[in-house]
Amino acid sequence: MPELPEVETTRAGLAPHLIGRCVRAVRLHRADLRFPIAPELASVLPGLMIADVRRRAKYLLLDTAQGSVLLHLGMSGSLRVLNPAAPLKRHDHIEIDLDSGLSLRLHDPRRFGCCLWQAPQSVHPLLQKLGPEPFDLSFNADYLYRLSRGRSAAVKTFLMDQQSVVGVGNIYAAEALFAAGIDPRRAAGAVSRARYAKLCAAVRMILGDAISQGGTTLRDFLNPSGSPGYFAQRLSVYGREGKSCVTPGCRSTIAQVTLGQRASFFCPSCQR
DNA sequence: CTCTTAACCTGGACGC
DNA sequence: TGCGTCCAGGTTAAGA
Repeated sequence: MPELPEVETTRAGLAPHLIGRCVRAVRLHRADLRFPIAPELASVLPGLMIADVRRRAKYLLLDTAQGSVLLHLGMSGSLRVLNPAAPLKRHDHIEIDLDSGLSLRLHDPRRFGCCLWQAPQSVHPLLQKLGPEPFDLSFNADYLYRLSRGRSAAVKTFLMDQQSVVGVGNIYAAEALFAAGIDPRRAAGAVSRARYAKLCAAVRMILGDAISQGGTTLRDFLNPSGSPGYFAQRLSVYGREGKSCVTPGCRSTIAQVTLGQRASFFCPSCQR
């Protein structure tokens, strides 16, 4: 489910409720997520103050003086801040009670997400092989151009590889390639430097717009307050197979193919 | 190295 | 109503 805009929306929604608060208690209802929930959640976290809430790629970090809670939402995860008296829902796996009287809950039906622990002054192994953040200066046309030389994989697959750039998933890869006018099936190594410049700008624009809309809610994404995101209304190609292209004057219909096992949408006329 | 594929898991939509 | 099939916003392990 969540790509960078949804994770960033979650981070922004959590921060005012978590920063400066102390953890009173932790309740684990189900430990078998993608990885087992880190034992430190129960053994170390209670009593600690959350000093910051950060995002790296699609991961969230809750920093304390003794280490950080490292969260990934997988395909179906979401975090809510609510009254601990609110009834527990099916697939609510973790509850973290705060000294504000509110509680943080991790809900994840498919359990592709994880909740791990990062020791102080260290970088968790899962974060070590990640590419640049899309809003960093190091993510630019030269970088993508050089990295892609000799690559035969589809440019969409290359863009979704978290070692190329982080945060771009299936929805935003489709939208960014449409905005850049690049055929998602094209080999990454056959895309020019000039077109990678367009792609960089498109990724930033699409992600930025999506963040400002609170992310995309297709089925079940909710921010920590329980509200959906509104970027779904702005999607140009994702999920629009058979419908007409939104480009003024274009008379083509949106096509769908499978790339890297993922449904992929594009306009055969606007994207080359 | 790079690339492709299967697998992890649940729920909702759809066809019969 | 029920049952089978397919699909879904992510990631990794294994094999070619």
